[in-house]
Amino acid sequence: MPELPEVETVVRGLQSTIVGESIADLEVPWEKSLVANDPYESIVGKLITYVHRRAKYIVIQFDIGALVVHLRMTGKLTPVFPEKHVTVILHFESGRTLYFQDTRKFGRMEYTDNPEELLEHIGPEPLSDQFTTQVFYKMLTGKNRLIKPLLLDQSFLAGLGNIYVDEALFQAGIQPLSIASSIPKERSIRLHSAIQSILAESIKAQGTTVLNYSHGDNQSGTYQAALQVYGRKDQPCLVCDTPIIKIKMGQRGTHYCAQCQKLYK
DNA sequence: CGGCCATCCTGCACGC
DNA sequence: TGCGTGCAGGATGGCC
Repeated sequence: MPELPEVETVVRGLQSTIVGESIADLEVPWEKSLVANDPYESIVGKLITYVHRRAKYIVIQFDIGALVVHLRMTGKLTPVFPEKHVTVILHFESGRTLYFQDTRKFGRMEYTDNPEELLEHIGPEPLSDQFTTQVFYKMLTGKNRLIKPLLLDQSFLAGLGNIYVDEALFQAGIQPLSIASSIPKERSIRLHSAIQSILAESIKAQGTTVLNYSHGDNQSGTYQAALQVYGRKDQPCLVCDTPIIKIKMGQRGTHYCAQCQKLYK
């Protein structure tokens, strides 16, 4: 499941492979994966000028307009022909090809003239200079919401998904069922620090590989080796040996150590 | 406002 | 072996 570090890894790969390419042709084997008023007219003939990431979105910027891509759970962008589940194909003038492969077909590519407008509802980037401990504490105060769903809310904070939220809350010693506004300042600083260090470390490791997720050309990230609670149901906590608990919050599997993580109500 | 549920999809791990 | 069931989940939209 690509979260911020996995998407960042994909974007870095694309920056060195598709910038400067022009789109010669387009195929859409799965219509719902490409959102555009007139796909062929919007995309074919465009030049890719740069690629960047915003939250979990990949923005493929054209000379005019952009393709905004969300991989959701199983989406991949690959130059290598995948046998199955190809949803969109971009053919370049160079003769090379980029395949959007997406097993569960939740991922989307959307053409837009104005990508900033499309993404304006997204919250701050957790690795930006603007996201300070002070700013984060202010964001939490007054939020009468459970901390886990709040951190998953992309309009609150960009880029975190189910895995890294569980990891960050463990590292900060906060139970996922805690109320955001009840978290003391000292703990919010730990949470801020946990979010930043986990994301930075995972980017260094080129992300986490779980289930069938891989990026680029069949490579895999290695951050899964560093996971402390995610996927460790009933296994001993790495700090205190208490078995890790797994509950459901919303529809998300949620892992935590009831001993190490404090509940703020 | 906030929490919960269904929706979209397929593959895989179960139990019988 | 094979079939049915449940689970995995990001974002959105509807409901209470």
